Amino acid sequence: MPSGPQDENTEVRQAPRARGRDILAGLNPGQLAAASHAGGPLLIVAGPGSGKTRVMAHRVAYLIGHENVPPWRILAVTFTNKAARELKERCEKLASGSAGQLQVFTFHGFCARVLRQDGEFLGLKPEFTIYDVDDQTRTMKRILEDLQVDTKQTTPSSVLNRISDAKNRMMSPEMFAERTDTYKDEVVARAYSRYQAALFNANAVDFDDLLLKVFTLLNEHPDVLVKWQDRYRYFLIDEFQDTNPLQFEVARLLASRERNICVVGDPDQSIYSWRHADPTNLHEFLRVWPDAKVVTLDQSYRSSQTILAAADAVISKNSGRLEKNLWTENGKGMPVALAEAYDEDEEARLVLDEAQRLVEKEGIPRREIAVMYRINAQSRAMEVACNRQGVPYRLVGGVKFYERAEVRDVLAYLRLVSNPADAAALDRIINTPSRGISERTVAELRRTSIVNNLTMLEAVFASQDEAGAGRGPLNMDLPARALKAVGMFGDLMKRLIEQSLVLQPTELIDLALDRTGYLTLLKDDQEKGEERTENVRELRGTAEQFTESQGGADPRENLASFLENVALVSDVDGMDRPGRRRVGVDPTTSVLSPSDGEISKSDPITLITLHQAKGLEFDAVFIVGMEEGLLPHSRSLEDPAQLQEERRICYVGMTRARKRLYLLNAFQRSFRGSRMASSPSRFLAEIPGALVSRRVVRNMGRQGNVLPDPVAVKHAASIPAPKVMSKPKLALASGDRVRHAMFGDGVVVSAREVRDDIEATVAFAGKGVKKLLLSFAPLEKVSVVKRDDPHNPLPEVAEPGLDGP
DNA sequence: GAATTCATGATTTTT
DNA sequence: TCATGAATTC
Repeated sequence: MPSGPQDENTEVRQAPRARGRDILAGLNPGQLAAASHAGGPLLIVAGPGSGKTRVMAHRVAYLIGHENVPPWRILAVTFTNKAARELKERCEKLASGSAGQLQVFTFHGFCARVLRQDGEFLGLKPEFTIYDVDDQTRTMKRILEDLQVDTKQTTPSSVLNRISDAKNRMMSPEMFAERTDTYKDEVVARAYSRYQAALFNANAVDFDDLLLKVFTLLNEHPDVLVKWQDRYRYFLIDEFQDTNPLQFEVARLLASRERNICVVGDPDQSIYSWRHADPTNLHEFLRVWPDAKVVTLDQSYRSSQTILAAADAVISKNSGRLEKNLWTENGKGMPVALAEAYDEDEEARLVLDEAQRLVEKEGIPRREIAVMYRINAQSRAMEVACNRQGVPYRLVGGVKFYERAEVRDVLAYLRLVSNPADAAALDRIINTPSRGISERTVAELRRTSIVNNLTMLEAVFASQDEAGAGRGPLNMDLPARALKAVGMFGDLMKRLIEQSLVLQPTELIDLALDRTGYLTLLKDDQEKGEERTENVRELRGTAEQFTESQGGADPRENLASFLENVALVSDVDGMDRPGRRRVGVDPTTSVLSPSDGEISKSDPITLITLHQAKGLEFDAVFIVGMEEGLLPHSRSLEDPAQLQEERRICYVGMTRARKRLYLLNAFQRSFRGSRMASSPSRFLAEIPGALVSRRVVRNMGRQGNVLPDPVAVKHAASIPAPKVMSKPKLALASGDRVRHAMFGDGVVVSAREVRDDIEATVAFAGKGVKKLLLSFAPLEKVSVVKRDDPHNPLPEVAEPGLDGP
């Protein structure tokens, strides 16, 4: 959710400034040292729950109240809007009166602001648009097609990834082109150059550009750098382990004169390396500012001793760490509960049963209970179980509000009005709702725009000057019918642009919806029409709120800042706001019916990915899917660096818990349609036995539709697992050739007895190595390899497809 | 030019 | 399993 007006517009309350002594009251020695550090570079290494935000807020208050730093001279940078909001609130409480003028931004938000003001040095007009992934992909797809590249082999997103890499290493297209050695890079180099040209023509920047352009601006325009250095004298950077080299450089440039830079981070919580985050930036910080004061906050105020020790046992297996000695005055608490369920459905039931017990017997409110998982797909089993048992939940993530087609469509109209050069927006809506403008017609418009150096919208307007018979000055090759359709679209846009001078964003949305008949189109959609209409209404509501908060400023400025706000705001930001529907990735199974709003608001449990859980805390945390291949994720298994990151992800999850931590794994799991045996995560084995309690539940087996008998579940550990299926008759040994209905032919690598089943590891030709449970996998023995053959051959590939399912 | 069917491939996602 | 995009058909 957009957070409405930011920062400077907030009303300033008048109150006496707190005195230095009061400001620092209640801090522990480390916190005190960090908060009261007067000036110069400062690195704060802050373990989970060590009061990081508290210290930052106190530090700001101290600078204002004790060092007499004017609040508008302090720039605090966070990664998320939510963190920015929280920090701001905390500061305002501590230093009421002046903290309202404190500058708290996200990295991207700050850069957008700089570019709105000074982007013209780089040829950027102030109403520039911020391209998101969808816009980027559209743009890149066109370019690759244009370059005659096969977009199946070289996907737009793979090229964009390489470009993003380059940008985060501060490489321009020219620099990139100089160092290409592979064919792919040659393609990327050419695409990069065209991509930047396309963005420039559209008066647009992507997320990386926001940072890179500011870097370039400050680097190449000394007067601009000085201006911003004059403006800000003190810098704070939150979640420093998540900064990438580009962000680091921007910060370094800004702080290079006054040297008052304070960064806070925890390298053990660096889980965004795939977004170019570079945890070694902490070392880099010390290299750049060797005289930096280093403060380590190692007292945890969050987790119990046991939870802390368990988390530490896991993270300490990582190499090259900056070791911390986390400790707490909290009690020992309960052991970490490990549990193995039969499958993901039973896993979910276990979680919900225990959650219910926590609510009833231990008085923990549901909103203090979170279920965390590595991948979003895991939420499904949890959702189904919640619905079945009537447990209210909120799902964080899923399909994001601003990524929904209908929301983007409406926004695209606004974007095109605000920035008529915005090619991606035009691309999106020129035929939405369909008005008879074909792909071919769009291509012709594009050709014309390139040849005549026009924006797409200008080409649309110009097309109407093409005389009916024969061709006009632009030599456009379009049938009359297409010209007419394009004309209609042009008229619509003309009208919207004209009205944007007097209409506020909300009214503009109304006008656009009215003129395009968009809502009528949505209503025709039987399945999702209602939901989509609701989303559009919600967007309108957001615009209305925003407009009101702007207090009647110039409509076009409001429009631009509304769009910026929307572009830089993610869904997580609205997470803790009541009333926002974020439940229901799957509308057919979710509790989206009218009652849902009520339940969710009352007291839901939280379903969330481990990544998104960073920065949050709960009384009780359940981490589900503690299995090899999930956590650590299978994609990380070969690369030690990635494996270390998986460990950090696990660590982040574990340290979210205050009182109770549950780690669950399932014996088998459905994944992409097929059931597979799963083995417990290696991370589980790393937790000392003294810290855990274990149980294995094999209660429901496959009869998963029935609600569990609570008594049975309670005593499940002591009840022998019921035989759900007959024991496989097939005895397997390594080397046996087998045939599987789906994977085709393969060779048994190993086979072992697992509880009441046999788990076979089979190498399939072309499909890789799979673990299969014999009771589920329809394996057919094809031939038996001689046991005494020392060089047991890998499968001779038999032609697949002899046996359909 | 739009609707339907088919193939494909699928971590995480602060902005 | 299931959502997304291209190919195919109306």
